[in-house]
Amino acid sequence: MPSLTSIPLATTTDCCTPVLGEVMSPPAAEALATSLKALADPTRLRLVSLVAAGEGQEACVCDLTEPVGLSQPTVSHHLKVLVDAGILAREQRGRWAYYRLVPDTLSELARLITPE
Amino acid sequence: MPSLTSIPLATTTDCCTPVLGEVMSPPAAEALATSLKALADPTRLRLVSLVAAGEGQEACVCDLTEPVGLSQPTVSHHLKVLVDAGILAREQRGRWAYYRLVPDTLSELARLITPE
DNA sequence: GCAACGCATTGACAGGCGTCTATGTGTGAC
DNA sequence: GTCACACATAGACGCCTGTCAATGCGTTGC
Repeated sequence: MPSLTSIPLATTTDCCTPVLGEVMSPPAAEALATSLKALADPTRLRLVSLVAAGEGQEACVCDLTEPVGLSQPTVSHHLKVLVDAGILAREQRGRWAYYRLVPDTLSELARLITPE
Repeated sequence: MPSLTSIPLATTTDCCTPVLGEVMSPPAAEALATSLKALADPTRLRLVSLVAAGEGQEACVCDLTEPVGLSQPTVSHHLKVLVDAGILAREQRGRWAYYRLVPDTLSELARLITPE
């Protein structure tokens, strides 16, 4: 999955049009759909949940593989999707890669789909 | 697309676990992912936006086909997905089918992905 | 240096999804 | 009753996506 297809919301110019209030432009809809798509998968939702619930709000791949019951490459793939969408942040420490939540991205997504 | 795969959030028992706070159960993740997936499409986002921006917060298919630039069956398909997800409501009046926003579903979705 | 470890990348495959054309269904006008 | 209209449904097709096994790459320990 090329990272070009998943641009974090904040980096696009048409990022911030909410669904309601006025009609979304096609680029704005595309950007928001891309971010929502990154979240719209049961495995990725559980990964985000697991990372946020980990001690220090972080977790490495080794902590995540067993709870979600998938292979290590598959978990790495999902984590990459979440990082590309700006929902998680990755930090390499020694042999381990630690993933942490980016709360601003989630709250921004929530804001964009909230009525009123 | 069988409607069984898109159960409105409020009708499932595992509907209401937020992403953050504690680890999501697999069924809760599945339910939330299904609802988010209904919204995670550029065309459907624009349809929701168009319906909400229509006079009386509603619109018929004939009003929506031209703005999104897709065939009428495709638009009907997307509207069905949104109705199945509980995001839009459908009402038949004469020969026309009017679609209206269900604001509670959107705000519930926003709540479930909001930090804190 | 070498071996083991943690993770990412690659390639392949099946299933899901968005789109279309063609057709069916119900409603209103005459 | 018949025709036109608004919309839904069915079927088909190509692309996207989630998954895995195999492999590559950087780091640590000895």
